[in-house]
Amino acid sequence: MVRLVSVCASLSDDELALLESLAHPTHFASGETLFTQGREAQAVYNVTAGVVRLYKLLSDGRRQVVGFALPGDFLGLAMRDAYSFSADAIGEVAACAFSRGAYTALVDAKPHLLKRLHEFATHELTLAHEQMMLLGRRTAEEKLICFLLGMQQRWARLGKPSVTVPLPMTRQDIADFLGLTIETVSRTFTRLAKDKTILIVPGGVRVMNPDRMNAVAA
Amino acid sequence: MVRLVSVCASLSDDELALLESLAHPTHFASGETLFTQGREAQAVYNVTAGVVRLYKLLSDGRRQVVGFALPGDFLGLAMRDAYSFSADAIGEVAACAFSRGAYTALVDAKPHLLKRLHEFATHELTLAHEQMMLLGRRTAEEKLICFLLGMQQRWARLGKPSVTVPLPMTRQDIADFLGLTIETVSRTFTRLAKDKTILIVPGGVRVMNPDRMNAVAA
DNA sequence: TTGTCGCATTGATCTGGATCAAATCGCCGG
DNA sequence: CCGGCGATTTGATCCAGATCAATGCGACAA
Repeated sequence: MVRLVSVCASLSDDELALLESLAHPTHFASGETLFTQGREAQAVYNVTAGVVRLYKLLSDGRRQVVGFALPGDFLGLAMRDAYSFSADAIGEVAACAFSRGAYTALVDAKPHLLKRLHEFATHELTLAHEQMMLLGRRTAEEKLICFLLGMQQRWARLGKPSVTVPLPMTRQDIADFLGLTIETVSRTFTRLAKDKTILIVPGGVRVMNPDRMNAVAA
Repeated sequence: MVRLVSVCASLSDDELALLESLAHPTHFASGETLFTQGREAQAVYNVTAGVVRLYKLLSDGRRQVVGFALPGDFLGLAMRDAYSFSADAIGEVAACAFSRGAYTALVDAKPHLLKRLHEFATHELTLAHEQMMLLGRRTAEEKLICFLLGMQQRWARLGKPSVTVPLPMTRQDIADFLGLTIETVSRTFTRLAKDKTILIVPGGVRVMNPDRMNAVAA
């Protein structure tokens, strides 16, 4: 099994062994649903490969993507009894599933682990506050640039530093993450490419002018 | 000292006594700053009376209010070393301060408490996701209505159920929370009042048509 | 009572991003 | 190679909410 990078770095070997004994390795095909908003929460997931789209829907179909989970990310922590958002695979995804029972037992037994999970949750909360700033107060161009820089940093922290940012999600996913329409996302990408700020490549974007981008993200 | 309603309900008497021995009761005048974004995090706070505005600023002065803390709420959890947002008092505020050292020691010693804090943090994260949906995908009228219903519920959970929702914050604060301008907030309030959906009263709003409001919030 | 200082409201106009409407591109299957 | 289908780009127009600009309204001090 792939090491649970984000949560388990500080665990002892026996704790890691216990964790792995409780984890159910699972595979999801492209587009497959891990879980659905409102459904009873049965499991917590740790993504080990691929990208997962996390989103909420309004009754009339409006969608807000609340995040993209990359390898190492934990999903379903915020469950009380029902999932508060839906999650589905963007491309092929591998994840470790922990049943609700196993998860709560583990958390009760291992304060170490709980502490790591809590750190993870508070970090997520900080990111959520950043996203509120972005959604409420930034322009379309700023939103796109912050998104690209954020994804670049996340890939970098996973050991994939590159000026080429992979974007496996659709333009619609990006639009729903940034509170824009697909047309505005497309036009803004085109404008940034004309500026030579970025270069649009298949499956992603190459950062050409990081200084300008960092200045805008400020 | 006022009981730490949100976190301590499930603690034993000796744990509560320990907690109270480490808490520094503090008072803040109207408009006074509890802490500032970017500064080294020295303390965690539990609000015991009054309302606190939590916000982030962009270098050019644009502001996003990320929340309003009511009695019982915990502030500063998401600190690693620096506060990720600023907090200041709306009206008079009383809070219990825990020094960073006392806080981390307490958390290490009392898994019970950590578990409660983690539940609190995951609940905050769920609220943050709701707010992303609101900021990214809802109209001005929907934003205002969701805000009013949300505040009503929060006061109700604190034992103050009422059709009159107190709004101690300014219109500007509400605008910066909802990603709107002060003019749009004001106009939308006026329109809802003309509809007889709400009645604007000094220091707050009276909910006149909860059915319509719940339908919009859907 | 009068001035004045922060809010808050209201009005007129403008505009960034939404909406409506076609192309165009890629990719896969036959 | 061709056809079809979903994703993306591009263009024309619209409009919700922003911006600019007064005006109103307490509360409080002189």
